[in-house]
Amino acid sequence: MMLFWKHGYEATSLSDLTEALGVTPSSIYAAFGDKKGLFLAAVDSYLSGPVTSEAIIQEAATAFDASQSLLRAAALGFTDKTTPRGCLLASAAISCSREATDVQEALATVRRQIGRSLREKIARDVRSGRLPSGTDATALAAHTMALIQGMSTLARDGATRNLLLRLVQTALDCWPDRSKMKNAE
Amino acid sequence: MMLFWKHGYEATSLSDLTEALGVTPSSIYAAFGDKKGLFLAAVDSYLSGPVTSEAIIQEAATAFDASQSLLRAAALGFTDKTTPRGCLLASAAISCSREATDVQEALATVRRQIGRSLREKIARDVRSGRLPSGTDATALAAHTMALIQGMSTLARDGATRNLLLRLVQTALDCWPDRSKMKNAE
DNA sequence: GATATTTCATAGTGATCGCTATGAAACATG
DNA sequence: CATGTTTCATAGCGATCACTATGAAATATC
Repeated sequence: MMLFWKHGYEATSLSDLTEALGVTPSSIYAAFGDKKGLFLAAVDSYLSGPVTSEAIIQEAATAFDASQSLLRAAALGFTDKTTPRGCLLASAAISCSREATDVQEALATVRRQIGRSLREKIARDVRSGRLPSGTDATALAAHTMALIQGMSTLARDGATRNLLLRLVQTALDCWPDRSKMKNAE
Repeated sequence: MMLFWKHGYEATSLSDLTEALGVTPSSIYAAFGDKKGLFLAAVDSYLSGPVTSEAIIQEAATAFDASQSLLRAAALGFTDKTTPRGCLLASAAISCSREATDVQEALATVRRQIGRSLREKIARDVRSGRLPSGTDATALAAHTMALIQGMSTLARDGATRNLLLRLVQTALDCWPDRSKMKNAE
């Protein structure tokens, strides 16, 4: 997972993997079928980490809290000293050859699903009156998702954790009814 | 450039390039030295396009206008039907093997430079009083840069131009002194 | 303890990678 | 027209890619 996280799907070779895992190719192919299977298993492992996006969204009291928690978790997770910088989902298969299109699409599906969940969370708050009725839930969710993807690149480019956290604070000011939100904290 | 834009640096093979250009490897190596040289030339061509980020920033009347123009140009450029989706700078070398680290770093340098220019533009407006004195110019610039990178991924994942433009509008609401800004339009 | 089954390392498959040595055609110079 | 220079396609370089056939060791079954 660390190798895929750092170098991406296609740039991580089987010999890199066998060396890191201390096993031989035959073991990998017996267990995972092919390189793609191992990668998808690594992605599952990544998504089953201590903090999952889906859990953050569902457990947050409000849509604003969900977005805030997602962004803060990203700022912290993307600059963790014990893992590669950035986000595996955001960097492992952004561009790839024609042969790896399905892997690319698999990650895109995960990203879209997170965005959909967040949009639903926001839409619910709009329906319940917690957010102004004119709020563009889709755009607001896309804004958070874009920030997360972008923060991954910034982290890879060397941005500090402090900068990302300040960036998050700036971004949260976009939310409608800011004054009410701030009082709620 | 289109190939690198679509598939990235490492996933674009020399045979892809020779086939697309209608030339043979020897011509490429005579003209550009190696694959990296051709890629950097393609990046130069990309950066010398009709709208350059640097020109947008310098020519904008205010920092807010600069950020707005950058984001709108990104929303339009990343969903242009005549070019690959997303941004070459943001997608061509996000993750790569150890051998391509310098290419990755070259793109990171370009990205950081754009961010620096935008930050300076914002800082100037803060000094001149056009923006509130407490404004975190670095975070605000990083916010715009993260959005651009993230919008590239959203565009690649299938986001429509309309959604990206609404996302931009949402993001622009982050800026301090919003009421004044809106009056200025 | 002998046999059947599974596990996995060794070695190597064809294909493709970035890149280049060679030589023929095209051009410029006298 | 002859000669020297440049241009670039053909063919192939070694290295590495994802992947696998083979066989020995380890385990399970009787």
